[in-house]
Amino acid sequence: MKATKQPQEGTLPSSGEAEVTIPAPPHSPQEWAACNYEGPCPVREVYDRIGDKWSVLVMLQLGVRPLRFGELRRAVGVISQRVLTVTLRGLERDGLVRRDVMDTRPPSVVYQLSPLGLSLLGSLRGLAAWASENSVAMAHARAAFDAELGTMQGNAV
Amino acid sequence: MKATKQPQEGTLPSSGEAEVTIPAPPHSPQEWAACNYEGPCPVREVYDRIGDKWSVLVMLQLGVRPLRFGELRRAVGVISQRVLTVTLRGLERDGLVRRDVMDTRPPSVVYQLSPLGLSLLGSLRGLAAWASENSVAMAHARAAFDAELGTMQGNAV
DNA sequence: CTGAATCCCATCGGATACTG
DNA sequence: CAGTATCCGATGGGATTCAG
Repeated sequence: MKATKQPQEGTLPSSGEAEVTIPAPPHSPQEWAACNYEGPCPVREVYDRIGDKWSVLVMLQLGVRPLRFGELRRAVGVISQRVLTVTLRGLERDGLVRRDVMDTRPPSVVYQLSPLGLSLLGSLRGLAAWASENSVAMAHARAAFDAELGTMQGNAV
Repeated sequence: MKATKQPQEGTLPSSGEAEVTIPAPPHSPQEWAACNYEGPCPVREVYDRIGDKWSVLVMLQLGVRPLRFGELRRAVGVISQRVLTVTLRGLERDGLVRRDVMDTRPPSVVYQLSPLGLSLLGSLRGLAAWASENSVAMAHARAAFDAELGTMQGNAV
């Protein structure tokens, strides 16, 4: 993702008026929510890594089965080979993907999820499932929002 | 371009050992993995929306409790008000966040997750939990990768 | 086939200043 | 306090070309 300077500035407000009780999440309640840059935030860090345009899609594909470079490229949709290479390097660097070079002629390279990558796959599939189920709802909300905004402008202008 | 289904690449896993059996995911196996741009891919669409630098962090914070603009801004870390506004507009547009204007003086605005947003919260927390548990492992892998790459260059150059 | 190297532009997001 | 309006640098990522 983009660069992130980290000037320090904390002071969590914690004003009152809360009312929505949250079902106790795993681990500490606001553990992952504590991203006040009083220290590095793991969520922020991880998200900066896999929050790019392709990483998640690539991992989902590799979650189906190991794939070679070309296969992966076709499977993931429309992606330039440069960007796919960069994405895979990043995932490999972070230990999420394993890269196995087959010394054949011509050379072929097989990518697959590492154990660490596999441990993340569940959450990614959770996201994917939600997306499949709710993309329509989102599109609907968006259309409604834009429509109302359109009428408002139409009236106001 | 058509599917270019995997025409049984005979040269796939000569290394054996790949074979990661996938636990049957919800819905169809590759439903969400079918992003070959033969039609729109919901995962891609959703991800394009919340895959920016702040949306997920904002939603996680709002998942803890409703927050006012300023509170949210401090809670999420270091974010310009412009970007926070844009992010919130996007989330609101997509129906993930609700914006309630309190007609006080000075005006105050409370943001909270909509039902749709709440339905996504679980998956986001899954990601967050994974991040909390594995950010160290990722950092470690990264360090190892860079180290090895360093030695290689040191030798080769 | 895999992938490194360039070029190049759209955009994302940060800083700053100004309204209600 | 919440939000809008500019300005602008950094970056992501696509197209293309070259190489092992």
